[in-house]
Amino acid sequence: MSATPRHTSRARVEAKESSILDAAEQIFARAGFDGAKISEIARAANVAEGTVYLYYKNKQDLLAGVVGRFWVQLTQGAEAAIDPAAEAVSQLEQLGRYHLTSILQQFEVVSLTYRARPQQEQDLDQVRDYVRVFDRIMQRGVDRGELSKGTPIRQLRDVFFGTLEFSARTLKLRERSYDHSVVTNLLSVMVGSTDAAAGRPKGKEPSNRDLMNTLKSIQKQLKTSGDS
Amino acid sequence: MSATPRHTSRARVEAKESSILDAAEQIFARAGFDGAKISEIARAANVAEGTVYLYYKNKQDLLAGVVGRFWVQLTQGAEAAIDPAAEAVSQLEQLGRYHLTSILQQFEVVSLTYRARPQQEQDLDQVRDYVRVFDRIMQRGVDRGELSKGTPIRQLRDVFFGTLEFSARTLKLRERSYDHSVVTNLLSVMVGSTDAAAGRPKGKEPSNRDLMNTLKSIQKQLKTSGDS
DNA sequence: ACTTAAAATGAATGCGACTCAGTATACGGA
DNA sequence: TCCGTATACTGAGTCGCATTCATTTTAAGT
Repeated sequence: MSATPRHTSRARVEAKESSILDAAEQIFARAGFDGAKISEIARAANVAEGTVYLYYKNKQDLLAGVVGRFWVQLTQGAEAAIDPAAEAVSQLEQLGRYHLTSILQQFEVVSLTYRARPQQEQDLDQVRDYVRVFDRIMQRGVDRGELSKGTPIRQLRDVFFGTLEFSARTLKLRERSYDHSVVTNLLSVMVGSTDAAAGRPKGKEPSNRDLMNTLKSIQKQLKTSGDS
Repeated sequence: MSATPRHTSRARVEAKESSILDAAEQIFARAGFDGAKISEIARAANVAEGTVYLYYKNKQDLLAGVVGRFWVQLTQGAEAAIDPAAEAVSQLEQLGRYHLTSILQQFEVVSLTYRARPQQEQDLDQVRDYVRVFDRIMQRGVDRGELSKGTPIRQLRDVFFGTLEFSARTLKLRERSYDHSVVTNLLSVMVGSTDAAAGRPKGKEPSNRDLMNTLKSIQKQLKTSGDS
């Protein structure tokens, strides 16, 4: 990771470190991992080439720094974007919106995440922290009784982030921008599934069935807005 | 792409080409893109270093060859794994099973797909072809009346592959192997729950409150839809 | 067998990540 | 303020590996 200078003021060192990260982020995003030259990054950061290596072991490590910082910021942003007073489903929607917007806007940096994960190595810690935002929302929803006890949080998490990531790729591919229907649709699928995978033992209430029908018809409406 | 030899028999050329691909696949999978040396690949293929460049423009292009072939084979395998007589939902389950098993088994090659997609370049054609297998299943389901007319196929596709991909990553991360419940769960989410087409472990019913919350939030969405 | 165009070869080239011997800077003590 | 020294910084040089290309080998057509 980074060196640990002792005689210089921490602020100064951190300023330099983040100036290197800034330059690296910009150039990685523009040129991709292979296309980015350390010399170029050093120049953009007003630093000699060798200096980069005082802060980062190698190019991979530098990339990990950029990507890690991105996900930390994303986590902070997500937490800020969520209304703590809102219901779980509503919070989910806020998170979904925020997530999709962000990864579309910073698509290049997000893509670099894969490059920062060489081989079967462990996932970046920062990504795991980010994903936990979802878990907390769901857990609180369960604790408050808004979601049923048996909600399979981890599996829904895969549905949530998996779908959003794949949708983002699809949108980029077709050169589309943020489309809120993606989030709404995902939510309706997911919450519609609390019925599927969680809930109670037996005894179907008729009103329950009514609600399901209504839900489905609404879901049907939603699809009109998002297809090509 | 590859050169177009005219004087040699096609079979011979293809044999050499696929021997290069075999070697490349093996070494890329073991060492990763950066770790793989062309010299190593050439040696494993019983070919001189320069020969590789007669068939592939550069290392990236070679990788694209490996990855492209993989997805073509995956498409063939998927088509073989699906019972043409079965119902759509059942076919979906077969595809999901096949997909998850395959990408877990060949996780390294799948990961290389990201490397073969440098920057914002277009997706690999072979991947798009593969994804169409899903579309065909769904379309047939709609045509046969097994699925409702308005089924949002493309969006469900994102849910399907997105979730499976993310789940595969999660499974790898926790060093788990194939888990059929991932597929059944996904299916139940997608089909909208209620009818347990696939026997899921814990079949349960949604609570009124859950559904009410969903409805409320979704209806709210419908009213405000139109922003970006 | 000979001719010749295609295929294959591997030594040579070039680029860019990474190193390290040397220089500059900042801090603490006098 | 000045010195000694620990730390930070520098950039020319090293080295590995992708890519090239002059040369050799192969094989199809005659």
